[in-house]
Amino acid sequence: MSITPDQFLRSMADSTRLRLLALLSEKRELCVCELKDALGLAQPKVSRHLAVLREGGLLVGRREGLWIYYRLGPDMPAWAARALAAVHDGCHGKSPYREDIQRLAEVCCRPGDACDF
Amino acid sequence: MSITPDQFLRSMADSTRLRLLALLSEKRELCVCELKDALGLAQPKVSRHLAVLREGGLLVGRREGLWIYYRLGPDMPAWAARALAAVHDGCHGKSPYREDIQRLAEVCCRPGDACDF
DNA sequence: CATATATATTTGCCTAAACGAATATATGAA
DNA sequence: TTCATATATTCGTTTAGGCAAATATATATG
Repeated sequence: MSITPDQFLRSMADSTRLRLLALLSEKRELCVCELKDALGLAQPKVSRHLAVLREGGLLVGRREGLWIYYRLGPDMPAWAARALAAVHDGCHGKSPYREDIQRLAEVCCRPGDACDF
Repeated sequence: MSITPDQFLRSMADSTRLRLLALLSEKRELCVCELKDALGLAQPKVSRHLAVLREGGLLVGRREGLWIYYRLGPDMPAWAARALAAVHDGCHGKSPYREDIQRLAEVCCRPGDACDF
């Protein structure tokens, strides 16, 4: 069975998880270290919230060497993807989501990151 | 200021409140006694959850005599209305939302209700 | 006024869930 | 094997929030 609206909303209804989802709604794929640096939060805290989203089917992780890359769950039902996109619109340009995106641009913790300083 | 995505999701992330929103997404306007009968829950419980939704701007109430009619908040930001509609799609036809709608049809507690038994 | 009905709020309790800190696991390199 | 790095999980505590029961408020009617 797929996720229920109830489970879906419970998974999203946390400020840290919302910030994670907002980042992953913009960037397709990010590793844990990028997410933690962008949010400025402790790694265990980020990992635990990622686990909640993963267990709810909102995210999937893909390991590549030491890094684990997260992206939005590809098997989300259409209604859930639409709800997520609508909420993401609601986040756009506002605090703290805007600052998270800015900090993300300054992060370099994996090979592909552009890092000039 | 308008509601934040965080507040919005927190307001929705409860199974009783989701059932209330699902009913009001279909019926435009319902009074508390109809809602409580449709859900089969105690009146104070329904009123408290309605208050949470009202304070979050997701619902507004309109008094008419003894009855208070609730409907979806007309001043909801567009993104919130779209998110709500998407979630409502996710509820459609499923339990317990389907049964709530069925029970609602059998309720008669206000003048306008069609009640033949 | 008194009573009845519809709705709202308060109170005390209890559980779910978030937290920080510590620890564990997994991978890669020396 | 040992060390370093990235990520995950466990543990004990605390807080947020739901619940049932009781009470309060508001409106209509007699």
